[in-house]
Amino acid sequence: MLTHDDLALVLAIARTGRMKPAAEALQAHPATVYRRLEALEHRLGGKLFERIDGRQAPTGLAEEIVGEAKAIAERLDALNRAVAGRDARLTGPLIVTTTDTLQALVMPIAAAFGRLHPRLELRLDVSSAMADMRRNEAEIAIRPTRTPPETLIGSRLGGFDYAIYAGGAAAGQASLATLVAANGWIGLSGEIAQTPAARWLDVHVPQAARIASVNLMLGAALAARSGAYALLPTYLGDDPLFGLARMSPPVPELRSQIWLLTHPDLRYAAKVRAFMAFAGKALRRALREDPSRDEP
Amino acid sequence: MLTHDDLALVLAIARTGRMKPAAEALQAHPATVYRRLEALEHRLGGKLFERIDGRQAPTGLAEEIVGEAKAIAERLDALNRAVAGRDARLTGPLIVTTTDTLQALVMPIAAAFGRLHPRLELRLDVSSAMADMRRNEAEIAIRPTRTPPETLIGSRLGGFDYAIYAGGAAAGQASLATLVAANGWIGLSGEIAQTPAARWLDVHVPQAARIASVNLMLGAALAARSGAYALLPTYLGDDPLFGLARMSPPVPELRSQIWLLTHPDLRYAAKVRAFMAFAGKALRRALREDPSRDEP
DNA sequence: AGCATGCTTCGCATTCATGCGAATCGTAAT
DNA sequence: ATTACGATTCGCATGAATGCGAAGCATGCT
Repeated sequence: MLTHDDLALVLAIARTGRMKPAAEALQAHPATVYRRLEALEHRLGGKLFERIDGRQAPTGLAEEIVGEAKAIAERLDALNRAVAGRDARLTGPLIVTTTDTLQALVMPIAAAFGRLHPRLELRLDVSSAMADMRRNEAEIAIRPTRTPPETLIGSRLGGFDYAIYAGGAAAGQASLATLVAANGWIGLSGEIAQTPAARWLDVHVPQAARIASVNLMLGAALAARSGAYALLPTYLGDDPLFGLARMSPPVPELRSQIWLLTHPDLRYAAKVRAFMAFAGKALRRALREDPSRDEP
Repeated sequence: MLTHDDLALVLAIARTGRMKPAAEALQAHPATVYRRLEALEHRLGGKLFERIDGRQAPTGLAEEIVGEAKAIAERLDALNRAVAGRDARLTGPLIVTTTDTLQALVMPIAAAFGRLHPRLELRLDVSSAMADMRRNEAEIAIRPTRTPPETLIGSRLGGFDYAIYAGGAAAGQASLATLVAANGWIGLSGEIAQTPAARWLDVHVPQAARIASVNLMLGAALAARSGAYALLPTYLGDDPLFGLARMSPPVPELRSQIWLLTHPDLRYAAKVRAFMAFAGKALRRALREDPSRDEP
């Protein structure tokens, strides 16, 4: 009755709650998803989802299926990693996920690596939220974080701080109190609203002092160019590209690390090994040469 | 890399060991199986099966996949039963498995049931080996056995014995020794070679006394018509259709039962409930009316 | 009320995987 | 050797599922 790919269908709809994103997850056209769901519901003799204010809400029957489908999908993902972990080829896709802020740093290194291995389809996935590596959405992550998830392994590339920056006419350092009193801050919203940096802002800079919020750190740096204050990672704020000036010393409690990470299952995959070695070395050097870096 | 239906592909080949049967299990053309396997091996970058004296032997990589695929298939089968168990419809396929010997008994009852529920696609699967009900190859089994598997539930329809029969000129009872001395026995081979009845023959009737072996009990009954001796279930041997005569009293140690069985998960499925109730009642009556039956 | 946005359905053209049968190959048996 | 049988590969035609875009619906917003 239920085949293997029916599970994928139900799971995609349940996970996204809407048909269009489910179609994207399945790499199919929305119309196809509608038709497949209709056919499946007809075969099972009952509805699987009901439309409740714009979302596809699973019925009892669907919930039962989704529960199993999740467990099965996890096993399949793990199997896929095990298989990929044995892959000795340097061909095919390799997905590296990183943040917008590290893009500038990573891009040239990735490009050099790509030139070295032309049969590799290197894909850079820039997103604020960490791609779900248990679901094999990426093989490698380059992330600023204090504590990487224990499910991943890798190495620290270097440390960095957060400091307050401003561009345009502003220059020189001042006390935090003075800076905060000055209206004209950039806040953080969206997916980066839950980061330690955003929480620090919540504590120290009142809402009233903010002129705008951005959902990308890079946006905060760009916004700072017009004179506003922004809390930025030093590797970003010190980038000459933006022409910003540090208005404060580093905030000690926000000190963090940049990590190069992968899933343990993928450790011995040729692609992953090659990239980790190459990018690890190059990024470490780049971060050491970076004047903003102040590790011993 | 590996999708859900790749699992089904690899599993089917591993289970059957040959491509043609695997294709049948997948309900596809052999050429399709070859092509799909080739495509998958290319994607994974390694061979999955090697041809060793006519069988497809899994490589290390394939073994890893097969292990997981089996576990996943079990979960999928269980889920399918759970879903089928909720099905309140009296439509679609209902597969009943039984032995060749019970065919004559079951067929008219199944036909009556089918007439009652014309939207049901009743399928009778006659085979000596019990269909694997954990793999959902059948919903209902009607089987002669002393001890049904504990994984199944159901009810006893009645008891029966085995006795020695002969047709044609032969008639009247004689001592076992006399019967055995008479050359001209029918042996049991193939899938029914491991039944208690076959083992009894092995002990009591020497190979030299056998003129033929059959792989269906029904074949033994038919063969007996030409004067040979055959050990048959009483409900079969006493059937006037064959015109056989009992040559011995029942063999006590071969006394057995006829069971009507299903998987616990399917207990509440409308189709299963309906059939179990209908066929249970009808078969019980048929077996009670059967003159060969000698229960209190 | 009117507009706009996103969801859903439908008809039609296309395409990719499949089925089919023939040809080829390998293996085992006589 | 010869034959026969099954496994495997190939080319071609078919068709079922898909993609696409338009049309038809809801729903919320101004």
